[in-house]
Amino acid sequence: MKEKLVLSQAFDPHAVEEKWYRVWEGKGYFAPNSSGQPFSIVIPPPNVTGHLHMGHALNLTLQDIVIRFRRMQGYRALWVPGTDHAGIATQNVVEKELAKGGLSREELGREKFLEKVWEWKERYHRRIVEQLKKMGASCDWTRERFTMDEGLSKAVKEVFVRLFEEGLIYQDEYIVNWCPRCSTALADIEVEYEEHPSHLWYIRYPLKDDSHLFLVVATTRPETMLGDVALAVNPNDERYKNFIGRKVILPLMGREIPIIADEYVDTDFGTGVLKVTPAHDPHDFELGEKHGLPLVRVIDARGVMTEEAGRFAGLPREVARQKVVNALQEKGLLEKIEDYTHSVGHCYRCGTVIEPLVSRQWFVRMKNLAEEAIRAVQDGRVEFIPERWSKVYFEWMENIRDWCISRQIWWGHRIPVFSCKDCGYVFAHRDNPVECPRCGGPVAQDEDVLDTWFSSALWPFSTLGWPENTEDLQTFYPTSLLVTGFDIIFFWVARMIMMGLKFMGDIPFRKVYITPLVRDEKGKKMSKSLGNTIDPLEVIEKYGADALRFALAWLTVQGRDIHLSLRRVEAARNFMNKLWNASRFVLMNLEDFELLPWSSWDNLDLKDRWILSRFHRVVTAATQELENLNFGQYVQLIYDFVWGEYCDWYVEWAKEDLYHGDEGTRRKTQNVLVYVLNGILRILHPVAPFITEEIWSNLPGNEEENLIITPWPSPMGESDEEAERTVGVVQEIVREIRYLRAELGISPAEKCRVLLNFSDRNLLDRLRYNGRYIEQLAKCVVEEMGFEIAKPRHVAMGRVPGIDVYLLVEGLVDVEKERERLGKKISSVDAEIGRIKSKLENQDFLNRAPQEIVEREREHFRMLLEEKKRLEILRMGM
RNA sequence: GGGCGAAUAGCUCAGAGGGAGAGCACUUGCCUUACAAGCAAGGGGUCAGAGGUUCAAGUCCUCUUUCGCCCA
Repeated sequence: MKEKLVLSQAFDPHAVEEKWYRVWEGKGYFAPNSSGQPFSIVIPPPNVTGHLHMGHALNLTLQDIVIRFRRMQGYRALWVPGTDHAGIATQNVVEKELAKGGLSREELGREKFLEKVWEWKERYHRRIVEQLKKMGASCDWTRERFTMDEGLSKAVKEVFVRLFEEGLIYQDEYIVNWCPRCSTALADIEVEYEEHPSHLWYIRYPLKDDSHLFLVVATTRPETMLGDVALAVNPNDERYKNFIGRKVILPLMGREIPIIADEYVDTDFGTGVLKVTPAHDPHDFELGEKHGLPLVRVIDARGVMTEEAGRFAGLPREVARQKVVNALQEKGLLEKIEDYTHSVGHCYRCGTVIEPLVSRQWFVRMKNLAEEAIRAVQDGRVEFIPERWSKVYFEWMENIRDWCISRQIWWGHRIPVFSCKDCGYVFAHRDNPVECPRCGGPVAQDEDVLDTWFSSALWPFSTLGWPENTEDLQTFYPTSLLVTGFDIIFFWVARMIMMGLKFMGDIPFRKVYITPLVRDEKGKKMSKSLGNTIDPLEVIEKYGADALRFALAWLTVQGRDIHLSLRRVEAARNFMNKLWNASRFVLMNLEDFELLPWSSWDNLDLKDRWILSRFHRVVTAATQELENLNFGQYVQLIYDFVWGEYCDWYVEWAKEDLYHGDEGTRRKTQNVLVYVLNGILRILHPVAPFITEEIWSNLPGNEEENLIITPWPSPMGESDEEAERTVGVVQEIVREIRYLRAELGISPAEKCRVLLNFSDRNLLDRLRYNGRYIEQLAKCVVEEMGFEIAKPRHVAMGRVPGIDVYLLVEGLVDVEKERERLGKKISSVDAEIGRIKSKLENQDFLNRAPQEIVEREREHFRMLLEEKKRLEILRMGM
């Protein structure tokens, strides 16, 4: 027979990826076309100026698997894409770029600067979208959104104004986390803490009424002592009881400050005396409010000492620290310095050390919003997967603090609050009012912009058209699933739930799948500074998008971080190649193919019934795993089936029919091959869309259609346990013969001769006419299969349960080696017998274990005894 | 200080009450007309330690050790 090369010998991902993405998008397959139940996902919007990293790759893969699965199942599946303006991050990037030309944003001015940022946004937006498409993400691009586009801006204003008018947004002078580099306030969760080796400085504060007496305070931030307004001790601390109410002289400044008492003070920390600096420490700020203490600001917004710092004014905070320490030392007021490691807050965007500063900011009252959102998770309306993340959510929500939403930057949604220059009236407004609604005077808008996460919080409904009551909103809200990382449960997930409940009156999504973190193969977090990042685009370049997706999904098991290595991607790539070649084999043998309807498949033989039965089981299991979002198990199932069953056994067996079978047999086997391959492609499509679509397009009958919209298979036949059991025995025999051949060093090219001696008549009946399956895969001729047949003289002997395997050998048998091999088998059977025997002798086991377990063990025991007896006879007969 | 997670083959990881598994790596033999990115065979484990529950424990409970993460 002449073979026709339809596909190239090795799978080349680049040849097909771009092609098929264009076809899918061009034909509008990503839009929710079906009339089935809605199923929707909104993408966690990547930063518009960001680039694709492994976290995105994983996240996109999982979402795409689910959306493609649901689409094939007939759901009206919608995946809404979009990007985030990422206020501080984007502004920082553009500022850095300007700095290269020696320009600052202030020099450029707000308007010009924003023009520049929009230019950047346009350029990088294209890049990130390209990258999402490279992953194969089947998002509906006709619905793409951006957090600062017109519609979403409208939604932001609407939400702000409503919250403002309800009194849920307020402005206050408060201590906030300030990034001196970004020169903006940050929310509490935007600060990242890191352990830093530093010191504890012990400073003496002389008493006013007895300058020979000191109170000693241990501090990690000596420079802030310039702004101290009190010392505090615990009222229960016997050491300091007598000092409460007295005064000390603040060193270097000469100010008198009181000694106050508060239970907050930790008697075990340092000396048990706390210096109180309300302007520069959040806890001190609260203490100050409680005790009516003044604010003395000694550090400004740039991190430079203020006039209040006296002779230290104008020094950067780091320099001031050293100078203050030196000055204290000179005056003999520095008692000692100890090494001390403590955690220091850093800006999550630029890494600069955070300076707690008092300033006027906008806040959202969170308590009531949070209560409703807590209930939504408690009563299961929103489900976290894995479940334990709901604990993290509750923990934070139950201790929630008001959300600082104003940022002193330019890139973002400008706060829609206006104040009248004449009468001072402050109001929120949806448009751009020119005059004061009270007095008609000129108005000015607040200079600040909103926290980026304020707009992200509205994402699930703003992207669907809110505040308009659009068809999309009605159809697809609440969304079905959110797939995101645990690091933004607070930033994003919690806030979406609160805002969704508040403004839609319903949860934003039913399930939240928390993805694992992608680490390197040693378990280290991937980071640029460690240089251990793996760039998904490079991986795609080298191995293909399908391989990357497959590897990521393969490793995704609930509740564990992913350790990604290129070895795993390589294994995935190899699997793609395996599938490719199996398909090639099938296609090469379809020259005279004719599709037969199911009903006419009346001449199925053992191997056909087996593979169909196995396939239907796999479909059922794979469907189940996908429903439960068990991505790793789903992938593993298909991997094992395709490689370990379809390729290793069925395709090999099919060759005989294809090469030597009569027309009917050949046609029947072609049909089974195609049917199962077809099904494999369907259940594999969600994780490996490109290669499956490519192969699919080459299968007969699929010229017009595309796999992406082909229905998900449902098991058509019953499982055939008889066929599965029989093939199981055949496989055992084949493995035993292969083992003997390898042990005896018989060349793979050489056909050997085999006799099978059954000690079980039923087994013999089942296998009697199925010798060819053994012959084909064990490269042998089965000369006889019988019950209690006589053992010829020159044979190597093997045994599988119920069957002696005699392998005829040329010349003499190495008796010693044979005995040794059989001895090995006997001792392993013996060990097993011992284990089961002790079980069966245990009265408690017999009485308490379920009957079927006991019966199974008994049966197993009988079988093992028989095997042992048989093996010993064989050994003695040598 | 509080909480969460992990510990199974040399490496990366599945398995969640009844016969220790996969991929990679390793050893041996094969370019067998789909595939050397492959085929066949093999070696390799006190399932971190201790105690408990159970007829039965990688699997459930407690404690210990080590590692990682989150919060204060």
